[in-house]
Amino acid sequence: MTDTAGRSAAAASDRAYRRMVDDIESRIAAGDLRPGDRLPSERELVEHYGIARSSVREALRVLESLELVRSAPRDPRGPLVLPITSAPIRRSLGLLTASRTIVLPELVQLRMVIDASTNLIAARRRTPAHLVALERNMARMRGLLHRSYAEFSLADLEFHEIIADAAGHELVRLYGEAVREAVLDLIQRTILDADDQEAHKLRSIRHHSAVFDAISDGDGPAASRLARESLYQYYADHVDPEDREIMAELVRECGGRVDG
Amino acid sequence: MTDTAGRSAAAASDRAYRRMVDDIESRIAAGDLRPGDRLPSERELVEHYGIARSSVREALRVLESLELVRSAPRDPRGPLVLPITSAPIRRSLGLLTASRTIVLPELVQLRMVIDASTNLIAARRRTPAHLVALERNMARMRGLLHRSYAEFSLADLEFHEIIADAAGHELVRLYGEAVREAVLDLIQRTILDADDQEAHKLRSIRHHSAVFDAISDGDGPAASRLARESLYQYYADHVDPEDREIMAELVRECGGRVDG
DNA sequence: GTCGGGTGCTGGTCTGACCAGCGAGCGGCT
DNA sequence: AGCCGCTCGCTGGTCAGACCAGCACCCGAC
Repeated sequence: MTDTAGRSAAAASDRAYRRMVDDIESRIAAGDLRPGDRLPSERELVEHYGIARSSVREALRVLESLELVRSAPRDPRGPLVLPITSAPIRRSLGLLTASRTIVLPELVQLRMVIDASTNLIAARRRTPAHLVALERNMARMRGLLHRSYAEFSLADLEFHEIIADAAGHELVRLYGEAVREAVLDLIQRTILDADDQEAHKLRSIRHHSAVFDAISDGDGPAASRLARESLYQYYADHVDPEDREIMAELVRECGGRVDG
Repeated sequence: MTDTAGRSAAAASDRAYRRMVDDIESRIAAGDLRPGDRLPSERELVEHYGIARSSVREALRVLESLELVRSAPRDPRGPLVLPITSAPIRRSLGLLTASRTIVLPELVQLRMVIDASTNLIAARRRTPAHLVALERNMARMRGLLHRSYAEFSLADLEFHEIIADAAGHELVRLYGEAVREAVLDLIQRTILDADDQEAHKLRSIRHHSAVFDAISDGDGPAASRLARESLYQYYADHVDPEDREIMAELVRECGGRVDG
């Protein structure tokens, strides 16, 4: 009886757990299930889908790995439907960089164009509140100048997050987060020279200040150019000539200057 | 006995299946496990990790959803380690667009900068073979002019894939694929007017021809500009004025013109 | 009225079973 | 001796049932 059900289900729609994953996934995509909603408990899902609890659990593990839901032990309300975030994208990207499928020049080049357009858009859309947040972040970074590079980098990332927030551009934000995070990962694993780090920090602070001015003035093109120029300055020495020339072209493309 | 082991394991590293997922994941990231390698069979993994088969299976389902491994029924060689691809990123992005978390203007704006830089890089790196492939694709698209829009779009996508290939930039290729695919999804669901479609097709062909010339000449900036200009032409009418102005700025940023 | 314990729910884990299907090895038949 | 066919053992897929820890509720005792 149950066997027959299992067989035919497998035949009809591949794996048993797949049926449930696909169903939940499409219901989330369709907006039928919204963040904050609750799925039925595992034992209720067993009844609903007519599959065994182990299959339900496999489905839940998959949905969890996609960051679509989260189960909490002993929560009578059932698995929670999560807001869709960049987390799975960042995770995949992290794997790509960790496995050296993606290397520094590619990351930096992509970051040049993404950061640039983020700045461009943020210059149009930023509110006074964003400017305040940026100023506060800059003050914080000045205070962290002599702390660890990791700590400083975190604040650096935050600066860009605020800009991404100001741009109000969800997709660019997600991609930007992922790329910046990956760049940082790679840099921290490869560039360790203490003097370099100090120079990086100082340049970061100067750069952020310039970007702030441009965004504050509503000068998008300038903010965009600054992003490309400074990324060139930071990383040009760490890539081979071929990639360096591409980076230079990306700078020139928007009217920027490459002075080494 | 086994209970104690299970408990302590859970306490030591959260979920039992997590231990296995993290281990396999890091071994793939480290290059310890390479594409084409085989994992031990489920029952061997049970012994190796000291967890129950159900937990092993949960771990395998997660690893499968990340496209890191694939299990085949009745395969005595065990789960296959896959090459790392963009598939999970595209899947996540597809969900973001399907759930309307990401909307057309954002996609198009991101595509403008990604396609542009792809073209820029491809103009430097393309080989004669790429040019041949592009010409062949253009011929095919001319032949598809009066076929379905879906069919035409597929060839359109292929044109960009060839360019991404020529750019030899894996990350840009992945992101570009994901974004272009998502744009197409959205467009096919929203823009249905037959005359529009015909106009789109003709413009696509003209545009591809111009891009081909630029890439063939090695004129990266021109190829980049063309990408932004044509995306503006295609989609400017389908977004609100605010987003249209941002698109216009993205075009002007690289010296392009907005006349449409 | 308050406090205590039972009771029932949750998710997390384990065990043991069965199925279909493939392949290897062994036995019987020619 | 050589070939054919069956059986057995392996695989992954699925299911059923059990136990645990911990939380929350309810009900009864004080």
